[in-house]
Amino acid sequence: MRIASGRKAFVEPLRLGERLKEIRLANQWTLEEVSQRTGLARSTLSKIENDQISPTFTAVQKLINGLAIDLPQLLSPPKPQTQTLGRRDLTRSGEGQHHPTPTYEHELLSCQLAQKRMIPFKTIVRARHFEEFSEWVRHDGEEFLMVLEGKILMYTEYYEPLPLESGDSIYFDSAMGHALVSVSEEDAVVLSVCTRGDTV
Amino acid sequence: MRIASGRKAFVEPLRLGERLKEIRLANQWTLEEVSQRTGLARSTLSKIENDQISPTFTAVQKLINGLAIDLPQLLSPPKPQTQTLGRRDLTRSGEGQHHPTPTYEHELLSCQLAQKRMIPFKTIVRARHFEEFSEWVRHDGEEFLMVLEGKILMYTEYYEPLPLESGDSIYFDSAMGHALVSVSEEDAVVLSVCTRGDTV
DNA sequence: AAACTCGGTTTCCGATAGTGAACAAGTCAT
DNA sequence: ATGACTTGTTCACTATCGGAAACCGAGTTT
Repeated sequence: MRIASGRKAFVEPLRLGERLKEIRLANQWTLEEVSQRTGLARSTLSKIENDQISPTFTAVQKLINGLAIDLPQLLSPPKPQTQTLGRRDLTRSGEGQHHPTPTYEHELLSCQLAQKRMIPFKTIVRARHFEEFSEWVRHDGEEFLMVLEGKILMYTEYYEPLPLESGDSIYFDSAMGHALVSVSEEDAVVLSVCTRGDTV
Repeated sequence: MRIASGRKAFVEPLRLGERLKEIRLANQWTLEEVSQRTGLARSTLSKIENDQISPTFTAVQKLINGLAIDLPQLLSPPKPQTQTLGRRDLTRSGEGQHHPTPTYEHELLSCQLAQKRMIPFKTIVRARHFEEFSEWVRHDGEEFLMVLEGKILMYTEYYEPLPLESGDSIYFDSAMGHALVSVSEEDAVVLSVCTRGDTV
């Protein structure tokens, strides 16, 4: 047993063979037909279906091409279109997950809900001078931001510094470098909501 | 037996290595860090990124687990890096587009920016009793909501009414029927951010 | 400038995925 | 029944994937 140094990274089952067989049978295809369509050998297909081997990614591509299915379809195991309807995740004021840094103190909101498309968090802006940032903050996706308390100066990569105060809001492409500094007596507080950077 | 000549099954590119590298660099991870997270060897990662090998599906799983990304994100092809970089849309307090109704008074924020993935708006909750709503409010997608001023009672289709006050926030599936009423002296004010209901 | 670090690539080799051929188990037709 | 055909599994072999370690700049440090 080779040790993979510390970290776990367990590979759960995710029985893709089973799923593949389902699809094949649902379409009343034989292994031979699937072989024709995908270019993979009958034997290989058999082994994949019985979870005897873990297919190469190119093999997976041949499968999704040849069978005209898409990944989600191949992965969604028992087809649970049940939907996570009616989920919700409450965060009382101040009770989010705190992540302090020298310049910002982030408080992640609604962090119990795993699969979500937006990431909301509240930030106390500790920074007082632009120079405190070693480099731009940037991340894929879009960001909406509203100042809840105090006044800030928003520095961005492409624009002049922009003064914002309580109630002002801004929507921007968060791949553009940005950085906030407080300019009021007290530290400013802002609410941000970011998109997850995936699906375009 | 339809197609009898699919033998070749052209292996189209779908440069996953490239995409993976993008993701890694975007997060400023080194190969070593990714190795720790995924349990894959540095060398293996390097080869995958340079399209020297086609990773096993288990390897792909380790990647998506370890990096907390999902398949679509990994596959979404060459990334539209062009992007409308550096867009932004400022809304000064109170200067959004107002849409009054008997129960709510919505103020759309950042409405100059057309193509965006989130819709932020501020709402003054005029309703005082649940009975004022003829039916549930519901819409595709997800919604994040934070109470800015006052106290409200949030009625939902599947849960007990939930009292929320200034600073509290909640994230929920907005397909679940919902309705807000003010229970404080003054009308309550809430900030909402919805996802656009398209991309699943 | 040698000595060290750090991030990435390349090398070598054991482990395993993918293939064609052989095999076992039906099914069908005579 | 017997032989011809089909379908899925197993075998033997080769191609290639995955990992440890060596290797290579590019900085830093001494």
